[in-house]
Amino acid sequence: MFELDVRSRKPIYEQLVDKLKELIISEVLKQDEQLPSVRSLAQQITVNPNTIQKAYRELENQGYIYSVKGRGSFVSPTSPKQNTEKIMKMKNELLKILSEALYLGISADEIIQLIKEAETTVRGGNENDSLT
Amino acid sequence: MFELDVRSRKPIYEQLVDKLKELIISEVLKQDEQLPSVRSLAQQITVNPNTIQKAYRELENQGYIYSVKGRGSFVSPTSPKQNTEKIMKMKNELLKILSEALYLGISADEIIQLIKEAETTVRGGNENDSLT
Amino acid sequence: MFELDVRSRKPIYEQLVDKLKELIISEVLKQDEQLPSVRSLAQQITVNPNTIQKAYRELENQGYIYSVKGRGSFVSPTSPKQNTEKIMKMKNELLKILSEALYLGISADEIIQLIKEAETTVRGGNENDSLT
Amino acid sequence: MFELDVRSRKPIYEQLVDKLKELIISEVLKQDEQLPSVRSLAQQITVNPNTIQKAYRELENQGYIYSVKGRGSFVSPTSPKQNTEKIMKMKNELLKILSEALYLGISADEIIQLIKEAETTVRGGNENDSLT
DNA sequence: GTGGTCTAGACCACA
DNA sequence: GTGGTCTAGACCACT
Repeated sequence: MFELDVRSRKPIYEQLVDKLKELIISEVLKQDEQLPSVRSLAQQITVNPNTIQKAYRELENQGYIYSVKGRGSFVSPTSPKQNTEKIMKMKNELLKILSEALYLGISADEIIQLIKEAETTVRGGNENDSLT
Repeated sequence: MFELDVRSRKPIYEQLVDKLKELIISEVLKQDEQLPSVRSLAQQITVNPNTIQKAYRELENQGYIYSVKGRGSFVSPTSPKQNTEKIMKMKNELLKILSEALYLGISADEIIQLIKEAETTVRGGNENDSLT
Repeated sequence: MFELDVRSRKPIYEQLVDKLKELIISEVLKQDEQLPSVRSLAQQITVNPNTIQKAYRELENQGYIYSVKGRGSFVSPTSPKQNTEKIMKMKNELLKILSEALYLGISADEIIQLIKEAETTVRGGNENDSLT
Repeated sequence: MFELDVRSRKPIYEQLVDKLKELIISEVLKQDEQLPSVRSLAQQITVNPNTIQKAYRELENQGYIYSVKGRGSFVSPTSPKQNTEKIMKMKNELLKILSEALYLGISADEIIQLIKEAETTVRGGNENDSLT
């Protein structure tokens, strides 16, 4: 479930944060659902509990989860506004990389083609969503 | 001209790399044009010369500039040939980031809009200028 | 183990890169094996840690090792896939240097002899060892 | 005649030394023939006279040419031994790069193929040599 | 403890 | 003047 890349330059706790964010955004982890405990998750993916701790704290700071002393950590009620900040970042990053791509001679049409490819990948995983 | 954020988590030299890349891509810095010397730029933005070197070195590795001992650093000519491998890499990277963007809820239309923005950055400075 | 020539015109960090490359190619350093830490190696061969870093960084750029913050530096797994581009580059480089060699009057037979030598270096440590 | 690559990391004076050595070895410049004067050559290839000076001095040190005050520089009588040192270097370099190539999975046969390619290139330029 | 960034200041090679 | 290497020593982020 949690595939971590220890070789990546991105710190493990950040990878965890990203993974968990994805799960929350995609509502695999639903509102107020309990997250695995620090220790159990640490054991499951063989990672230092401190690292999990750090990831959870980060998620709490960013408002994705909340912790209750003695009970555990839970998914926050989703407030769609939280993502605006992330979307802004992503758009900036996109603009940068799109410029690089165009500079390299990749045409707008080719990029649009890639968007279509990406769409099938992303939508493929939850295509029947609207039917539930 | 070079606004650096020393507080940022992104290292100074990386910020420099990004800034300079932009300038090269947008052709503010033209082919074979000389970049500011390591020392002069260091003084201008009050940063250690080693940091500038590191940025220049990185840009050289990425093929954006070339440096000649005793003469200076210059913008690489864009060689439209040979770049097929680079283009392949870029397409893979694009596919990844486009998926992320779609996943975040950015629509294909929005991305196409961003492509148009990027196009004006890359081509805007030289071609259809006279029509405005 | 690491004999450096501080008087050489070749920079220390480059000598290090070459030495380490050899060790990796000859599989003295095996896949995913941890390299000596920047600081320990620096102390061992009495060279500034920054110089070791530079060497490690270069090796990382060339794909021979990978470094993880807080954990250490490790030998990259040889990924037989994906390397087609690298192989293309190498073939071009080979063609260039082989031409130079022939031009200098080194005969094809002599080069083939060198290939055999190189083969024992690369494969010698593990395979037909038991037959001697 | 003298094609210099200002973008190369190899210093211009070294490129000059190599070029002139080639011309001497291939006897395009014959024994005791006069070399172009520092100034005229500098002008011809638009390079700083100091750089030419340095190249000539280097060639004199290596025994390829000799200079006579007030008259100019001349090609030394060829002593074939001079190249042994260079050939040794080349063989070492070859051994290194051949190991890298094998490590990357390029087979000995493929390299031999490349040798043949290189041979046609090198011999092609002066194939009628033996007939003169 | 690990790698990574940065500074200040020195020295070298090259044009 | 240019780029390039190296040192000594500091601080940060991550495990």
